[in-house]
Amino acid sequence: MKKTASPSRAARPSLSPADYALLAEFRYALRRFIAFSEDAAHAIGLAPQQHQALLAIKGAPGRDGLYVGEIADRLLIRPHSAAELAGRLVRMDLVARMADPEDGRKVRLVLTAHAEQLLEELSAAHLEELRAIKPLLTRLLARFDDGETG
Amino acid sequence: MKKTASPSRAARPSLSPADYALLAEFRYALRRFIAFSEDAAHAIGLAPQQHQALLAIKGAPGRDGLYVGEIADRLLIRPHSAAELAGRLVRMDLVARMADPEDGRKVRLVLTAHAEQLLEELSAAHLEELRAIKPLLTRLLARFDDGETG
DNA sequence: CCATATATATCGTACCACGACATATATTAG
DNA sequence: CTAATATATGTCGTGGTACGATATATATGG
Repeated sequence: MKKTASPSRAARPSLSPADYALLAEFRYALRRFIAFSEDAAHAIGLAPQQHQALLAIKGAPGRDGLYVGEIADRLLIRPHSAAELAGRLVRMDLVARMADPEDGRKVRLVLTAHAEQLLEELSAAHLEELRAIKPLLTRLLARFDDGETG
Repeated sequence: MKKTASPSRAARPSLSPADYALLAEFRYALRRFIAFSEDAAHAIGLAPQQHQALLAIKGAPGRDGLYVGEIADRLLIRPHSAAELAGRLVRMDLVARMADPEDGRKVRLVLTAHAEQLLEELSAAHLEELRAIKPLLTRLLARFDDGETG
């Protein structure tokens, strides 16, 4: 059965061993998924961040390509780091730089046919993996309410 | 408001724009959580992996400390990388190396009082954050099904 | 008590994001 | 229109960390 609530539930932080175990388990599950993703990317010759950049571009709703700054926003990196990432992707023929007709400073990054192909392959594998681990992740997330039954 | 059922032809991946958008959104949510965690760790002077190592030790069920190899298993890094990580933690007085009486090769890593204090603070913040983003993550995970509706 | 496997540790290398800086374009003040 | 500033992207050198290769110590089996 389920454990009873901790004896003293005062205002003190006082985390239980179960709290630490849950946090550790959750991060472990996250790490395994990230590792799966990175391995899948490496297996087809992509660095993990390159994969994420391609996915961010493809996953943008109703947009054909993203600006360098938008890549930075989605990947939570600095704009100039996104510019470096873009440079590597261009050299690998995975994205093309397109000038923006309205703002000459902006550079729109669009996927090449090669990138589309790689990303489709990668994404299919990721959908499968996520459907497989969804029960585990959902179960772990659900446990983050224990102790707050008030 | 029902969408057309997706034909489950497994021959070709044939991913929809919604599939890519979902994958991108999920990774974005994961990245934000990871970024929160890394910022929280940095704010108290810990490298993200150091935080994860401490959490892995503390979150081990019914164990007082973990071996270097076990840290490697939980963090999905090579044993010798875990040894380097352990060395940095020892220098920072966050863990102590303890010889194993049964196997002279093994080194058990236990948390210092200082580490316990930092980890409790970090973990409380993480529990709060995870409870806050749990609805979002659960909602995203729920969409990873065959009959997903964008 | 050798030979091999396991566990941990050390050293040099590679990668990538960063800070600092540079360049190009846009925008605003006057 | 010009000057000043802001925004967007790009370049260069640096730092931290995981890795491969290697080393040392201990354990285990023939």
